[in-house]
Amino acid sequence: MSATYDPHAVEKSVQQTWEEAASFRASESGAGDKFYCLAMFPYPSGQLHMGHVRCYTLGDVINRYQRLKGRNVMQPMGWDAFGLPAENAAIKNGIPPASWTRDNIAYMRGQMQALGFGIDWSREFATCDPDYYHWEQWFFTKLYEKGLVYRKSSVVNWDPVDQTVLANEQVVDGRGWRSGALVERREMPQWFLKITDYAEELLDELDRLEGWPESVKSMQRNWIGRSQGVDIDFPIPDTDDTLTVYTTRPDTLLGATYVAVAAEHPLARRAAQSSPEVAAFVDKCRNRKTAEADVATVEKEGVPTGLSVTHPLSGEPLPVWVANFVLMEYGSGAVMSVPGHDQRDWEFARKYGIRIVQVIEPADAEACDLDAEAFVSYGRLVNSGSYDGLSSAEAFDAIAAALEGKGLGRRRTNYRLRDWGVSRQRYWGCPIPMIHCDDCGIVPVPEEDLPVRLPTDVTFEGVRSPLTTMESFYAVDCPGCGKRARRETDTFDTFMESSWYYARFASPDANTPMVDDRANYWTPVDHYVGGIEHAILHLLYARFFHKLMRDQGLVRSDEPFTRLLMLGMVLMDGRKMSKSSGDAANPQALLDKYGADAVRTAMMFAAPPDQSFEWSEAGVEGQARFCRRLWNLVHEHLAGGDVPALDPAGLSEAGRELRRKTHETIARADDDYGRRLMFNTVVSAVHELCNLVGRTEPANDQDRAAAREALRTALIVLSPIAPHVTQALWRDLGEASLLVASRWPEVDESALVQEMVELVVQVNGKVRGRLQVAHDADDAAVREQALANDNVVRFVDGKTVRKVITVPGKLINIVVG
RNA sequence: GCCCGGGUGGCGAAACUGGUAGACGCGCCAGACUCAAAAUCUGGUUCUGGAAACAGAGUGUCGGUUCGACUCCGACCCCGGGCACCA
Repeated sequence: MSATYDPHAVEKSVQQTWEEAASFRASESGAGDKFYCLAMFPYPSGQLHMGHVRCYTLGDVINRYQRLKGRNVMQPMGWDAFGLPAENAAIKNGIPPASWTRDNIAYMRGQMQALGFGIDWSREFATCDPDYYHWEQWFFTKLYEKGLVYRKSSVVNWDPVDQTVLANEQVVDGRGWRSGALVERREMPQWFLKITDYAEELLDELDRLEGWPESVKSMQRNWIGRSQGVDIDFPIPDTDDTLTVYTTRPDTLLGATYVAVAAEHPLARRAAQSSPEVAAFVDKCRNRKTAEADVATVEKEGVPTGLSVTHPLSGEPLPVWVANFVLMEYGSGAVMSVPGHDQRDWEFARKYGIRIVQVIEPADAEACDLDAEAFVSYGRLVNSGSYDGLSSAEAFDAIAAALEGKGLGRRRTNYRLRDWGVSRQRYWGCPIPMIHCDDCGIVPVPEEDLPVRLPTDVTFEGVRSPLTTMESFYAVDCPGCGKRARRETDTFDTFMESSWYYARFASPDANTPMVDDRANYWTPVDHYVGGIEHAILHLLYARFFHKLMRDQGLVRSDEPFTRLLMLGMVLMDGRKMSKSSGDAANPQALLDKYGADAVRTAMMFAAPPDQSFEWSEAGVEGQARFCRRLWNLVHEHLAGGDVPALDPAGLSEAGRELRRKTHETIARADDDYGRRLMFNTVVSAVHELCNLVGRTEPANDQDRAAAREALRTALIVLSPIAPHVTQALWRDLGEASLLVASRWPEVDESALVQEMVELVVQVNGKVRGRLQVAHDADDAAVREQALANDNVVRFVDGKTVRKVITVPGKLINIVVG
């Protein structure tokens, strides 16, 4: 290898070496415990952005570290290829989504290869491959047979001009992004998966996911949202019907002064027929996004319907309001309102002059002023007849029992989690394998007719899915009766594809349904790496799918991801990096200028993985400089000739110091890679080690042997992060084996022993001096030495020593007063 | 609005279990090399005062616990992620 460092030549040659040695081809028969290392596959948006570079470098660092630790590692890569952007590109530029996607994949694959990721490319697939979505369709029909799939009406954003359904993202300020038309809420029949059947298991198993960050588990817990409450029936006068609401606070039932229903609720519709005001309000509610954030931040408004219901305990009539903060898709679409003890109800009641009744008083000294705000804590019941004096908890049971006795209530465990709507009125997705027959109703596509292939020779006329007008696609014979029937033209939510791809990587060519037994060797994924933005939806759906596959007998484990690393966002100009970020976000220019090792090292060095940070190019120059320095350091060392076998007894003091640093670095980096997942400090540690090698002038041949050991260590330790330059220098040091096939070095504990340690002396918690003491010096001697220190004397003199606190090996704090 | 994070020099950060705040790097300043520049090397670099020794202040804000707080507790401010059709 040449004397000057040429990153591009080095990287090309080393990548070829890996290719020839098939270094990253994974096999079930490999030596060592299996380790499935997976980074969330990308959407093929066109080119990699810095967020991708971060994610896949982190994944590759884990991959290469685990190899050094002797694991049989599999790191695959694929493409989450269905989705909106391809369709938008097609509409905008007339390029068919399939070819646009294929081109993007080819380009991005090349970029990943240039970055030197140790991926087993033989397992690659894209979710738009019929070989992949075939099994998704097969699985859906199995779930249908099991009763886990159903059809129900649900609300979508409707663009009345383009006559199409919009994603939340495509609604800007209440208007369609393309047409500018005011978006309407519209109900449509859609396919749903019964994720709520698994709510309890999805929640309870979180407690066993020890390798997941607490924050993510907490987000999932809150999302699933288990609560204990009561369904309460409010009889509707002059009918046999009741209006059912769910509440977690039945103790406040006697404080209910009205009930509120959603604009889509049957009672609201009934009222709208006779009241123009109600009709106008219901109509106004149609121009609202479906996103919860919009609903939660909207100004709370409502109108009385003129209807009333009967309070189930007091028998008094309660007015029914239509309110914009009640959602039809949550529970029954109706809530009871207790303005005295719920802040939202309090504000609504204040605004519209509705009665506010106190039924809970504080059980302790807590402040309670219903003229200022609602009292939302638990307490003791008042103004509640026979329930007065009970605690909230006692009243919960007593009132629930009373309602149950009257047949007007039932205790129920409720989940906030809603069933998963998987229908999308779009073209570029996996066709839903269902057929609508006038006579037979819903008929799943028979197994032998799968896959239902998505036609790729399509032209977009306007923005609607071409499938809806493509007779060759939708016109089919009913598999049941043979009569003409209509194929479903909706496609799946793309979260369907990303919910089981990790299992498919284990057996990418399986055509026994879905996956084969190799999935039981590789799954669960040992370490899953991806962006924090996926903390809830993707991970929850994938966990759900894993349990569905388990119950189908396809996998044996309960959870798909053993350990989880959630990456912070890479920001550009303070904003989330996206497909629309400009050139600054494009790693290609950096790659061309500095090479992969500098880009990878700079990315790892910039911040710990879980932290969001603003990307800037500045750090890359510095790490390119470091790669060069490392190169020169090794070559200067080699110019000194061969070194003898290391014998620690022959080291100078500086040599011993270097050797201590070497073994400290091994221990520290091992912990940082394996436990802490702090790769930025690994880079720092290698910098420090190399700085010391450069500063240490060898006094003898043994010192040179220590320098050799330090350099070998630096190369192994850095190799997961900067795999090319370290491999090239490894060979220059005369090592015949590849670094990727090497083993993590052992720490020599005897090298860590330090005879003298520095001790900090504090007076009243402030540093006033430093001592050099023997590492095994006893407390009394250290204390005496500390009190004799000149600067310490200045602060202690004339005062009484009240206390002396010693932290062995660290500090001594003298408390004076 | 709700749930989950974050806030430390000019900048990215480190300080892991309550024990030296600012490791490592970027930038900047000075010096060496050079006709010169780039590159490279050496030294300095939290702020204030001081030639220095050293002193005072300092981890978003305010308060608390402690011999000792970036770290624990309470209240608040600001920024980011998610909120079910972006992926």
